[in-house]
Amino acid sequence: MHQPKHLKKAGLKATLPRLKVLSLFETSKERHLSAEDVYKLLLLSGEDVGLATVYRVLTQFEQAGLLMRHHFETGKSVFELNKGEHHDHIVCLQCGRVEEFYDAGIEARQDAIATERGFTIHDHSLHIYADCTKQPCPYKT
Amino acid sequence: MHQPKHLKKAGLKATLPRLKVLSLFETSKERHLSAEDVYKLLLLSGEDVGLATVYRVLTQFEQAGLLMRHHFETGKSVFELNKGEHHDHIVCLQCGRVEEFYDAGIEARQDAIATERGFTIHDHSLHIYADCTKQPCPYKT
DNA sequence: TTGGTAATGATAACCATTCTCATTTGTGGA
DNA sequence: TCCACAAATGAGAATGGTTATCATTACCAA
Repeated sequence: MHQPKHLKKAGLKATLPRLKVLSLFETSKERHLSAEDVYKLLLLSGEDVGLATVYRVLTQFEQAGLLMRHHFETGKSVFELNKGEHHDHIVCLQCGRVEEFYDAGIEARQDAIATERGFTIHDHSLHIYADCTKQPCPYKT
Repeated sequence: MHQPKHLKKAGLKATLPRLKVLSLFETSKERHLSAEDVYKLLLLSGEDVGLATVYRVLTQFEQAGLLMRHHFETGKSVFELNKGEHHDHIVCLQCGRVEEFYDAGIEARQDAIATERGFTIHDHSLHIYADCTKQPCPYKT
């Protein structure tokens, strides 16, 4: 449990709710969690954290660079631990499962396109929405 | 004014609100409009259309293939006329201006990535968020 | 330990969007 | 052309995710 250092380094007090949220992301099987996911998982494991605090902490972690926020078409923000290495996402429309990928060619083309047009890239998001074909979809709605 | 045919072809009654909304997209200087944009523009031009109707009509037009819906990080859906040809977007973080681009290489890589992983692509969204560098930003917030 | 600032939690407020339902409108058939 | 009826509309309530408010509580440096 060396998390307090991570928080200190990010300029955040090492409070209980923050430690719990960070720990959840580090131990959860599912990398991608919404605010409500985090809230419910904490309640399930007996931790008593307010929903408002969950939202605040997630936003703070995003600003501190500990988490990354994604806007999928599901209508809610999804967060994941920031591994430092950029990647894009492919989202299953049947079960909401998220896979990650990285393609150097796509990255390079984006930089070229922005530069050609006189823009300085801050960020980008590439989401592929698709259906699983090989694997039967586990959570078919 | 041959719009009624477009609506009929799409299986939609040629009602006044629908004609007004379609006409707005065909004449507006700004291709990309949110539901609220549409609502306010109609009010300004003296047309009396309910907000709920605007939302309904936009969704119907999207399903009929007349409009395309985009989810930018602004938190609200944005619509544009469907020109038939796919393209992606680069969004200026200073003024919210949207430019369109298409890159065959990026498209091809996406198809390949999805296929490799056993997915069938439904759709994708690629948004580049950036700052104008050359052109001074006209609407600097 | 303690003071003071920052964080928390319950709840209200917010905003985009959707739903409800009584009223109005478009349209195909008489 | 007129009529009848299903479909569409509009006003406002309801919803869902997220943020703001504010009194209470918890961290932490001295």
